[in-house]
Amino acid sequence: MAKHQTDLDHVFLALGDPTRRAILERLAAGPLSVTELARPFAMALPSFMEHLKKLENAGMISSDKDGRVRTCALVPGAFAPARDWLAAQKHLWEARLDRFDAFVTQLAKDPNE
Amino acid sequence: MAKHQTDLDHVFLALGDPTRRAILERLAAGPLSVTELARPFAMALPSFMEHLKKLENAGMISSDKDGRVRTCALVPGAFAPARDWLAAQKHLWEARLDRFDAFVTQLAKDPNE
DNA sequence: GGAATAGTTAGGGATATGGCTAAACATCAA
DNA sequence: TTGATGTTTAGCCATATCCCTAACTATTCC
Repeated sequence: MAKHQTDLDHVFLALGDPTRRAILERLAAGPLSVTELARPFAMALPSFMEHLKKLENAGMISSDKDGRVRTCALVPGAFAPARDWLAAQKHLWEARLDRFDAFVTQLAKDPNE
Repeated sequence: MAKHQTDLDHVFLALGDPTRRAILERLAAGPLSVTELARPFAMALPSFMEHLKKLENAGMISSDKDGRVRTCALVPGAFAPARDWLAAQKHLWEARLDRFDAFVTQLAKDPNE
C-alpha cells in the first residue's frame, strides 16, 4: 500500500469522510473541547478520537491539552493544499479549452487545412 | 463502515490517491485510451483499472469503448463538488473572523463591558 | 479522600483498499 | 485463421479504515 503519503493525500483522505468534514465545519465557528465537539456524533469517543487524530495528522486541526481538557481548533490555511491543487487543475483544463478554441478558430479560417 | 457514501465522499476519496490525481492531470490535456493513460504508471493493468473505476464511480471521468479500445475523458465540472464544499468552508471561516473582528472593535470602543 | 469528569490505551472485528498474477475475451490486421 | 493488441475477470494477499467495548489515567470538585 501507499508508503509515502503526501500532505495532499492526507488532506484529501481526511476530507473523504463525512464525520471529519462535519468536525471541520463545527470548528469553523471556533475552538471546542473534544467532548463538546463529539456531542452531536453518535459514536464512541475512541472512534471519534481517531478522526481527530487523522485531521491533526493532515495538519488541518491543532489541539492543546489544558488540565484534563483538550481543545481543538481549525488550522488557518488547512484547506490551502486542496484548494491549490484544484486551482491548478482548473488552469490545466482551461488551457486545454483554449487550445481547442484556437484549433476551431483556425479551422474556420482555413477550412482546407 | 460508511454505508451511504455521498458524492462528496467519493470525490474526495478519489482525490486522496496520487495515482488517481495523476490520471486526472493527464486527462486535463485531453482524452486517452486506457493503455496510453496507463503507460507512465508502474502498475499492472488490472490495478490501474481499479483506479479508473473509482474515478468513474465518483463521476470524475467518463469512458467509452469503441472496438477494443476504451477512451477515458475528464468530466466537465468533475471538481465542482469538492470546490464548492471548500468554498462554503471558506465562507464559514471568514464569517467567524468577521465576528471576532466585531468583538474586538466593540471591546476597543467600550473597554468596561 | 472519594466521586465525577475528560481523555486515553488496548484490543478486536468487519469490510475496503491497493496491489499482484494468471487466464479469459474481444477485436483488428495480416 | 492466426496472432497480436487492448482490455476484463477471477482470485489472492497485506494493510488500512472505521467502528466497537472494557479498562485505565489524569484532573477537578465536594
